[in-house]
Amino acid sequence: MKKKVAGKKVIAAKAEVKPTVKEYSFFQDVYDVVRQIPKGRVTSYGAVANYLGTKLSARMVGWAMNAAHVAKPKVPAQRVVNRNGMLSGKHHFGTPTAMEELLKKDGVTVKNDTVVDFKTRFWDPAVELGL
DNA sequence: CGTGTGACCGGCG
DNA sequence: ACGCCGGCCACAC
Repeated sequence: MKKKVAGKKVIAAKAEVKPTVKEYSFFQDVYDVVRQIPKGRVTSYGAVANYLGTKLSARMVGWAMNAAHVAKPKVPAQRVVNRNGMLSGKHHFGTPTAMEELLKKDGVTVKNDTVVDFKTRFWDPAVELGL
């Protein structure tokens, strides 16, 4: 029973519990989605953006990820790659191999900075979460 | 309040 | 097949 959301953020409903302050941010939404990514799965910025309703602006998802490093609880940013399955954001990790290592721990094989079987491991929030 | 930037995506030459 | 270009949204200065 998938609800027809007017291209709005479903999870936002949870975060929107407290609209009093601007505690809720686009970043929070991104973090929530990313945190829901199952282990061993990966998704793309565009997919998250699409789920949030801003598919045309996948950039800001990446921007949000930038702050994800200091976000709490820890956000598995390593599970978010570009639509090519390439670890475009690996350079933003502490070490150039940190992202690969984390993915490897998740059981994801990374070859040449690219997720192997990315298509198979792809996890679309808009589908999995039922948009 | 205006400008710049960003871990992207899709289209076009 | 490859490279360049624009768009779009939110946040920081």
